[in-house]
Amino acid sequence: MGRSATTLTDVARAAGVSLSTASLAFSGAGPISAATKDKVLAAAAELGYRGPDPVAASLRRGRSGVIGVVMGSAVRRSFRDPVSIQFLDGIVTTLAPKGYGTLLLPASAADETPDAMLTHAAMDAAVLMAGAVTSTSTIAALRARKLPTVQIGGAGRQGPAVRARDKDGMRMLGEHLRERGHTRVAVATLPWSNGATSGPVEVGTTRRPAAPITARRLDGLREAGVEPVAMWQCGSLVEDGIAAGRALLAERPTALVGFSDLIAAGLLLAAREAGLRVPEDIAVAGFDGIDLPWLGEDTLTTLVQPIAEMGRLAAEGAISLAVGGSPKTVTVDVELRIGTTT
Amino acid sequence: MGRSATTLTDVARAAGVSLSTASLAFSGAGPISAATKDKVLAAAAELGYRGPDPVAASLRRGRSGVIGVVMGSAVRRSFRDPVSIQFLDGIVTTLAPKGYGTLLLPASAADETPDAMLTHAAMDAAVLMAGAVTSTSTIAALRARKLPTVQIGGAGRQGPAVRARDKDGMRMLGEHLRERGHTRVAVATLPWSNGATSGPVEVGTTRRPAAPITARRLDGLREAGVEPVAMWQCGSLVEDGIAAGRALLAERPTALVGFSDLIAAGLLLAAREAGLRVPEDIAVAGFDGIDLPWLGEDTLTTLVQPIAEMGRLAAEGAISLAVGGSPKTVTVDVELRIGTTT
DNA sequence: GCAGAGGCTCGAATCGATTCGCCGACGGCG
DNA sequence: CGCCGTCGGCGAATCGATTCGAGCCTCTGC
Repeated sequence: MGRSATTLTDVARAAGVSLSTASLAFSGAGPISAATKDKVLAAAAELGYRGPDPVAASLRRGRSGVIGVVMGSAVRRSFRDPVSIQFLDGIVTTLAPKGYGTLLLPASAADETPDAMLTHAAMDAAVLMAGAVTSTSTIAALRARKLPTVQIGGAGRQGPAVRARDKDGMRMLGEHLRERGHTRVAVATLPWSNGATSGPVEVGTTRRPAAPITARRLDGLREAGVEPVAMWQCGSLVEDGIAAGRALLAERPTALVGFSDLIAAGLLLAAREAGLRVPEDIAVAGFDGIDLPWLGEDTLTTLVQPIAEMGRLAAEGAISLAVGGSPKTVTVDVELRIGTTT
Repeated sequence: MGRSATTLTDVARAAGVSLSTASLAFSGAGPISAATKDKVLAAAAELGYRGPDPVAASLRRGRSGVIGVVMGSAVRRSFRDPVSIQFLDGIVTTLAPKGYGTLLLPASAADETPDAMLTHAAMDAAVLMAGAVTSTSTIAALRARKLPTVQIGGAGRQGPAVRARDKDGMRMLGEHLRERGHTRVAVATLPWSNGATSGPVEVGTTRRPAAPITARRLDGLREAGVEPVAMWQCGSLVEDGIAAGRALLAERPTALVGFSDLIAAGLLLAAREAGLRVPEDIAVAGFDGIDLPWLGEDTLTTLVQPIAEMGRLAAEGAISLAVGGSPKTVTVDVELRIGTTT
């Protein structure tokens, strides 16, 4: 707060009351007569007092009122991902009215030393966005600080988490596709492991992805009896989806499934590009339920996650942690929204 | 930070050194022998000390190391606007490595009382995103705190700002369109005033928009001798752009200009929907230079703002303010990128 | 008129570190 | 052998508020 010349002590002196009384006038946490309060406030205005120093108050109170939000490892990528952004939105809009601040923290990349902020910023608790969980150095840094955290999209193995029943969702989608008679389903998955590069994934193997999200969603499809005829792993980007689509179409699938809506949108564009009619020639489905107003006439068949709601739940969990509570892991349902693409 | 049983005092005692020496071992800001330092660090590890309390350190240092970022009034809208997000991205990625934290603050809506965070959070300086500037209560709250701020996209009238030469850019675009022989240009502008609703704007009037961004961009077009045959004001959303496009096409323009790329994308979709070939039947141009990988074959003619760079400049300005400097307003060039749509 | 009961105010301790000036000891040099 | 410079460690003040128990003053009720 820099050169703040005037402190509460000055105000108290000017108002002719004690420091403690002046404090009460601002915090309102105690009995104080209206007259005295006005006197203090007037003196404060007179002196141009900025209000109680938040840092000093935090020190005394033992809580900073700040919740950290650790974005995915690749900061730039997180900022391009509408799902992360909507999580963030849900978090901020929940925290702000409750008087909590949101501190944005980039997760350190794979094994770099974590940013100073991660280790040195004042926070009462933190929310870990799915993508960030993979960076071991980030987790280690947080644990070293003994900072309570809630994961969003994570497994909830090491503490409270907010997660969606994505396996169930994918099973529903798989069943939907089978009902529609699709047997040749090609899938553009999320990366199989942290830091994997885009490209084909061998099918017919029973290997499970190392990345939990990818694994769960794939499991869901398989539970529905859908065994992909081709797979391609890629990031949640339209570009990657287009590339995946071009590659996957070589296998002549009758349905394309993207593990995110952005990917699915890319698949759809690739299908259109190939001159295929959707859904007559090929079906396309995604995951997330984000707004894609630019798809034109089509609305994507997708599994809708209550994204903002998950952000809200994570924020509430973090607040609970901040005040010493121990929130439980929350699991939310995803809903199959059938659009015009299947 | 809550139950932190162990403090630096405990560590010092355990290590058999004084408090001041223990502090030096962590901060490194003073002469200390390697042996002593190791001894302290070992004692700290032994006790499970989390490191110096950031809040206490901030209080003593007089700086919190946190920069606030005030997002546009309509939080949800800001989070959907890729430009805001990329500003934020540029800001975060600049601040983090320099050891500054980014505190996300939703601006209060029009005339509501500002969120507690705005007035009570610990910050050394703040960045005001363009959209947030309009909310008077937000500005008032910040001013009352005497918090130094840098505006992004603002006028820079009341302090340092980072701005783009958008008028010049629009002039270049106007000239480009005239060179291509366009005389009937319809424009989908940003809102003319804070809180304006979407809809037609009367042309032929000399009225200037109250919103500075809208005004500057329109001025630019006019300087190039482009007088719109029709105008529609709307938010920076694809949906709004589509609606604007449908309405504007009634005037049979030969070119459509959107004041943001999202709007322009909507215009393009509306044009396609109307069966018009782009650019043969109608030209489309935007503003911002964001990635729109889903436009298919087309690449939008647009004015590229160096968005991340502007975020970086704003962040550096904020840091300068935080340490007591007085950064100047920075103005960056926009570049006309000619795509396939004109 | 007095005792009791509230309602306000005030003192003082405390939150956990940073930092500056001072001092002791040790080593080099005359 | 003694003096001075220097390096490293120590004490104490300080950052700016919050908060609780103690005390005072006034009002009420008998």
